[in-house]
Amino acid sequence: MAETIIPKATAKRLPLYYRYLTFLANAGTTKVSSTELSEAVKVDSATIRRDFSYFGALGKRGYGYDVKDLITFFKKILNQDRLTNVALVGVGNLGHALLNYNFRQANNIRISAGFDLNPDIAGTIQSGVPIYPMADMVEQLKEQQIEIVILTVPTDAAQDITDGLVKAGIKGIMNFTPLRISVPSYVRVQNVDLATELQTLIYFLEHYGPTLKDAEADKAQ
Amino acid sequence: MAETIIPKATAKRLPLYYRYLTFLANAGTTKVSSTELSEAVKVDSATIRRDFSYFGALGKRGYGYDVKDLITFFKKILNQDRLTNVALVGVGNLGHALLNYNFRQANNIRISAGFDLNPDIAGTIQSGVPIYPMADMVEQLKEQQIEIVILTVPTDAAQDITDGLVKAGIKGIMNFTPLRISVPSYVRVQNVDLATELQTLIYFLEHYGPTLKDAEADKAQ
DNA sequence: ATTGAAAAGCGAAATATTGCACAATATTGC
DNA sequence: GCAATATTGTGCAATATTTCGCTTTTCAAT
Repeated sequence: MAETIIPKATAKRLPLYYRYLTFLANAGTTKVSSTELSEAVKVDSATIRRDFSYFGALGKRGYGYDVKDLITFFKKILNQDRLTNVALVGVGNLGHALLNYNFRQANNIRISAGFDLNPDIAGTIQSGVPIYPMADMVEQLKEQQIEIVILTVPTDAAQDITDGLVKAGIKGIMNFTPLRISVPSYVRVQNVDLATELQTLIYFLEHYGPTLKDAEADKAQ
Repeated sequence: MAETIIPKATAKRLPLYYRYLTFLANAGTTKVSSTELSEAVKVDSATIRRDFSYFGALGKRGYGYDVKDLITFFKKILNQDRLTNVALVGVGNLGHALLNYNFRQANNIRISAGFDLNPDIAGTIQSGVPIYPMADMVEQLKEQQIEIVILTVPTDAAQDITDGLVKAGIKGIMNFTPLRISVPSYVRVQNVDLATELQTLIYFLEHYGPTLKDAEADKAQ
């Protein structure tokens, strides 16, 4: 909040940079240039330099960036230095998959509670995560002070459940339903719409040629 | 290809519009205004009008848009008038969830083949979809003339498998691995990076206030 | 030390996208 | 048929983002 405001487009790339940097560190690499980074994450090198520059001078001219320094810096910025608990609302097919998706290892994020209507699941522990009945959702979220949820419920139920989440004091929702849910201004929604994404891919295939940038990359090979 | 090129940002919203329009049609609604649409899909009404206008004058001033007309039009544009077959490469947790995700109903997209290394799965039928061993991938993709795949394999294997996909003549990849895979220019990649998405949400929560737009929407309530 | 090469940082231009504001036009009710 | 109302389509300004191109700095090798 205190820092100068970072463009959204930049913010979206930060986790990507962070992941690749940790990969480099694990491989024993100590320095990296914007050009190398660019090839790995497929973002123009000038964009990377600009992105980093919003945070001040992190690199050394003529040398590059120190991997460890960058990691230390981004770890803090991205809240990776402390565990973030999130809840999973709706433990169906996709929900189950997300329980097994290792957010924790790479990102210090843990799904610490799940909620589902299904009485066969509610009350059990799935992939190490306790699943509570939907009726207890608001209460449990408040008690566990969870501020972020992953919403993987049937579309029909999405808005009602969202209203409950808002009552429970949730601040952020990762919305896997195709419904664009309504929330008050202080709640942030990140939509992940799988069918739309696939449709968009198909549309691009049919209506756009190869990108110029890629065409150049091609030539270079 | 023939039409004037549509901005990417617009293209990404088309499936969203299409879905809501089919919802309206099912509910028996025959006309819709950009303002109504705007509230449902949370996109500014002027943006919606501009988006539609790229395709020519689809609405009537003082009246709005005819739902059926729009659907007919977008159905064609979005290739929803014919079934699109895609393959699923990597039938793990997430892969299984996607097999059960109903792309078909809403989008006329069918997962018609799956591939996996695991001999327990290869050769079986999962959720109605035949799963082939990885070794047969290139051959099967060619034979079935599949041009689009969903990639849900372990990160380590992603680039190697991608190279195989390219050999098989694939045109589009929906990439669920966190690796930014390298492909030739004529192959389009759509990245869906769940951990990154969640990280971004957390970053926004920590570093940005409520959006102005939302704040206004709030007032209006 | 000196020089050459590498690479960050950044002003500024280019490009992309959004949203305002209003004229143009259709519909509806009288 | 006319007035009142609704709502599109779009010029234009505002905003956001990317990219170029150059200056500055640093490192490494001689």
